[in-house]
Amino acid sequence: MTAAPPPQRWVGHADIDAFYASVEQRDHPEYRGRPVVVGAMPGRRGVVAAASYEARVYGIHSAMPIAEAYRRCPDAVYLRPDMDKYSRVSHEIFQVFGSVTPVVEPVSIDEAYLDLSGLAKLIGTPEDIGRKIKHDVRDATGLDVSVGIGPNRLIAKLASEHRKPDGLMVVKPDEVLDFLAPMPVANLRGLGRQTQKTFSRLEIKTVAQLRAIPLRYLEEILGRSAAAKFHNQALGIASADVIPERHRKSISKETTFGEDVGDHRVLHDVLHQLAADVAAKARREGLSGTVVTLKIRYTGFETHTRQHKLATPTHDERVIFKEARTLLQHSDLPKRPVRLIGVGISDWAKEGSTQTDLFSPSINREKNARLLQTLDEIEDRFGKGTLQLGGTGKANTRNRH
DNA sequence: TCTGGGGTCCTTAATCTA
DNA sequence: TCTGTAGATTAAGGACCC
Repeated sequence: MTAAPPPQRWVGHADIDAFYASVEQRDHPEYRGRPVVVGAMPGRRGVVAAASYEARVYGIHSAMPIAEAYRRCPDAVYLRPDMDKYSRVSHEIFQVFGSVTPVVEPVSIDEAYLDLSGLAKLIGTPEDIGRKIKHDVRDATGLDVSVGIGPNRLIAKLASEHRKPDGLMVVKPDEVLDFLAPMPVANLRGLGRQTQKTFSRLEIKTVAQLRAIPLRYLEEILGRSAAAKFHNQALGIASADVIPERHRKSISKETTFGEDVGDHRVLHDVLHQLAADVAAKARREGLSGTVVTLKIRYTGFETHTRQHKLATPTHDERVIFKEARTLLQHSDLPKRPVRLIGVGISDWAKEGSTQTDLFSPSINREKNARLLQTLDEIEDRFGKGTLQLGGTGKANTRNRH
């Protein structure tokens, strides 16, 4: 007797197209068909958080400096993100995901992995499941979602990207290698500008070309860990596990000044406020950390971090502020005007830390309410325009939204 | 071009300790 | 006690993602 083969696993990846911009176009009919850019306002420091497909025609994409977006399309509709609203819509979307399968892993406010294994009898083929997700999301929210389905997370994610916007693609196990072969290596996970440079020096452009490189040679170039990562991806090997509960590893808060700040009193006061925010969030989530990190950015994007490990875990704003201030004053950091300052806490205490769902909409709402309060407080003290935050929330992804 | 905010993971170097 | 070594821990920075 031979054992029956394990049942086929199916993973879905769902991602709302141009999420913030789509929500705004849904709620403002006058914006439909027009380029919409959500993020920082033109004339200030900041980047694009989301661009509608009409805006992408001008080459505008998320993470692009807002000044560059404005140069490309001054007539676009420029909007600040309304995170409370997006969180509410996100909640509706995740309710739909949860009605399809109980195993949903949130990736961000508009994106999730879904374990679709064993749903054949209940719903039908993977295509049927994908169509149901798209239909139900549209029904509940009026938004289009791209869905990719495959035997693991990597293939699901690449499949959803492949047919954007409003796409549905199912890649069966025996189609994986052919699906990946012609794809640019830049599409692989964790492959950023630096690795891309390395690959283009070696004239590796497609996944098929990468697949042809012996693993040992790749290890010499990229190191063991990165080599294995990309080698496996080129062969379509990846995890099929969908993990609904993710536990955060750190809490941080940072802010970029409208103009670089050299005045230590201002830096101290902002640091105090940031420490208070970090401490408040840690307390809300029942977490106490032992490592305090200070982050400083100077002109030219020169960024430094300094950290210190405490003897006992804390979520006390006074302790966090004191440590951060000590790091600022007594470390070897240059004494120059500062563009950005941030504080973080990590390395949680083992006991008494009730971990919280990272993407809980209620936390998002609280976070955003608190963020706005913080900005108001700082601006009240130091005058309007002291702080200029760019697009909050998601961005820094190429060709997204 | 001129680059926000909040995260994770990895590599490397220095330091501590057995 | 001194020296060398190896592994663990701490600290800093880079790359990447959403």
